[in-house]
Order: sequence, then C-alpha cells, then structure tokens
Amino acid sequence: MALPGFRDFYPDDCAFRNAIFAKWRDVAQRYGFVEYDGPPLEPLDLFTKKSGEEIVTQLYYFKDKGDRDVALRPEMTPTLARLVTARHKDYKKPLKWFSIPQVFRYERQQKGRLREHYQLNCDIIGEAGLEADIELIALVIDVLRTFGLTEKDFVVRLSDRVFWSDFMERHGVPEEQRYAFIQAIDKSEREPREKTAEKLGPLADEVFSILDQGGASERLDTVETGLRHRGLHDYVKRDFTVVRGLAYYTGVVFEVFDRTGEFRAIAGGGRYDTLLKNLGGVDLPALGFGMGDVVLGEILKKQSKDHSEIRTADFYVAIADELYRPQAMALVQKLRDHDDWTDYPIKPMKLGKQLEAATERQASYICIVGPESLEGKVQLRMASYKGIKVVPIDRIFDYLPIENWTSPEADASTS
RNA sequence: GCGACCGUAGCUCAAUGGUAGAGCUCCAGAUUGUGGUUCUGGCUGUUGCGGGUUCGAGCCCCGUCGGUCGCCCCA
Repeated sequence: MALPGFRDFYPDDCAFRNAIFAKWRDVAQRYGFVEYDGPPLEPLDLFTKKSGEEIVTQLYYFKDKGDRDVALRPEMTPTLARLVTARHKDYKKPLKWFSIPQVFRYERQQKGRLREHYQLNCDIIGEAGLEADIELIALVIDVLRTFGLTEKDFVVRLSDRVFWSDFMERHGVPEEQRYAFIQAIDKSEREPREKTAEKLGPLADEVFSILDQGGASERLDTVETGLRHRGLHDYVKRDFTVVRGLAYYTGVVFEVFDRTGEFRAIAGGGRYDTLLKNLGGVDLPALGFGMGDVVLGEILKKQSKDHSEIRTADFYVAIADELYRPQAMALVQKLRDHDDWTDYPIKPMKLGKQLEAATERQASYICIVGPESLEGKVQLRMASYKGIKVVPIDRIFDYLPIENWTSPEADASTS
C-alpha cells in the first residue's frame, strides 16, 4: 500500500502518465523551450524564504543525517531561481526553460489534489515585454490542444495584477490592507456577495461592477490582440476575479479551467518580475505557469482521451520442442540485435500456450522453431493467420514486412 | 487541523446478529490439428486494525488507521 496521497503506477498507469509527459515535452520543445531539472530534496529555507514560515506545515520536511533541515520540493520556482541566478550569464535572454518535476505537499488529499504530482513548469526569464506573456499563454493553450481539448473544453481566464494595484492605489487602500483586499476578490466567486462586500467595505459596489462588466487594461488588450493574431483568441476570457492567491505576481496572471466547472484549475501562472531578486537572486523579469498531471489526467479520462500507446511485441519466438531451444535462442538474439521487440517462453510450455502468449502480447509476427531449424530455417507467420512461410533464418528480414508476400496462402504448404 | 460518508478475495460486489459467498482475474490440467474456444480443478480473507455489547458480531457501539468528498490552504 502506497503512503496516503501517493500513487503506484502499474503498467497501464505508467503508459498513461508517460503519454502525458511525451506531449508536454513535445509542445514545450515546439515552442523552443529547453528542459532542465533539479533535486527533489532541497534545503528547507529555500522554500521558507519565498513563502514564509507558515508554509512549513504543508511541506514534507525532516532533518537528514547531517542534521540539515531539508524538504521535498513543493514547487520548482525556487530551484529555477537558484539555477538561473548562478549561471544566467551563460545563456542569451530570454531563457525559455521547462521542467517536469514531481512536487510534494503535506496536506489532506482530495479530488485532484494528492500529496505528490508531476507538474509541467514553463518559464520565460529575462524578457519584460508583453510578447513573452503572449508566448507563454499561447503555449499553455497549445499544450491542451495537443491533448485534443478545444475551446469548448477549457478556457484561460486572464487578469491583470497591475489593474488591481492601480485600483487600490487610486482609492487609497492602505498598504497593509492590500493583501486582504486581493484575497477577498480571489474568494468572491465562492462566497456570497454580502460576505465579500463586508470585506471590501465602501469599494464593494465599484469592485462588483468591475467583476461583472470588466475593466480597462491596456496589458490585456495587447495580450488578447496577440493571441488573436495566432488564432487562439477563442481560448481566453478576461476575468478580473482571477488574481492568484500568491503575493508575488506582478502583471498578467491567468488560470485555466475546464468549461464544465467540474474540476479544479488545470493550470495557473503569470508574471513575477521581482521574485528572483526578492529571493536574493539576479534581477531579471520572469513569468511562468504550472500544470499538474492529476487534474489533466482526470479530464482526459473523463473524455476518454487516453493517449497512451503500449508498444506491442514485434516477434514472438515459439519453441515447438525443447530440443530446438538453442536454435530458438539464437534467433531471439538476432531479432533483438535488429532492434525488434522479441519475446519467447522463458520456461518449457506447450505450443498452444505459447501461441496464446504471443496473442496476448499482440506480436506482429510469430516464429515457430521446429525441426527445420536444424537446416537453418524457421516457420514465419503473421499473427493474424494471413500467411505462413518457412524461411532461412539468416535471411529472415528479407521476407518482411509480410504484406509483401504475393500469395501468402499459397505458401502455406511450403516446407 | 475540522466535518460527512465509506472500508468483505487481486478486482467488482453479495451475505435477517447464527458455518463468509458469487462473478471476473490469476495458476494448473484436459480438449481444440500449431492460437482468440469450451470444460475441470486450485489459490488468496485474521471481513482494515484494536477494544466493547452479546450465548454468538462482517452486521450494533467506541476508538484508530485508510479511502472518498467538502472546509482550511493553495506553490
């Protein structure tokens, strides 16, 4: 039994997961992002520095044998910040980097939320212009499109942190109340209006008007125009309730949701221009998003969009009689050297069982090694009964693919 | 950390408080000409765990540990 909130991956699960990873990599690379990675275990203070001491309650942390306080990474950004800070001079700007870390959090699990998951992280570092925001949002859209999801399935809700900080500035909201103000907006969707109104005070009416009817943001105008040029405009919707709980976002922010509202957020991200510097690192503008495998997987499963491909066997080498096992094993080795996936009975089995095993592995071809192997020949047949032929083992590949056989049935009697 | 519901074979599920079962899977054998059938047989349970009530608990009560879904939190 796996620990609470942790998953075992049986072959089918692993194939499903790997299919997600493959598509993540494929799209990120298509956008010119390069992959990096870091350690799953980090010094505890790498995370408390960014998020404060209270985060410790949600971390897997412990003392290692050297009495160091360490934690399983709950997110990738601090690690990314360290890597970039140390060697950013080695790379031309902007950096477009992605990673697929397994990240951990210590909390009660619930739907779409376990204690570990894999998270695609894509970040652009060293570019302050909005073209970077457009590029990043286009990427998150294309990742989901690659899984066969459309604008009918999901929506990217766009917002602008600067819009709200300008708003608070203009209305004289004191510095110490601003975080609570943002939090109230963040929760406004899930709470009754009266409760939110109470938190917002005299500004409530104006805020609700903005939430309902939208507001002016040149940034979002530019981003939306840029997405329109790419033909991706139908995937986004301006929504000022999206502010992202975190304090460090500084510009355009976004969250991706499925249209049914049945699931948690699929992805989220935004611009965090001051974060690297605040972590004690290099002063570079940056933005990024994260997308986990759990919610995405739930949605794909619900839509029966299983992209996993379990590779099936190329050859199954059956042994008609144990007498011929040496010849069979020579053939197995030859096929494997030829880069074909080849399986065979690892212990003596009746021929019927062997053919059954070949069927189960969905082998494309079956070789039956029998008496003719003493003359260097083997029965070669297609798994689907379409043909059978006795061929010289040293020229076996000349007879493939089997579809080239002119009259396979006619050859069936050849021996 | 809080609340609600749920824990029976590997899986899906039965079993008035009265001897724990079925189907599927898996394994073995038979048969099918060298395949997808069909038979036959077999395996696995301290009914999550620990207490309590009772002549007797899978069933009722308490606790605990898991699971699911919410709350809190959200990287």
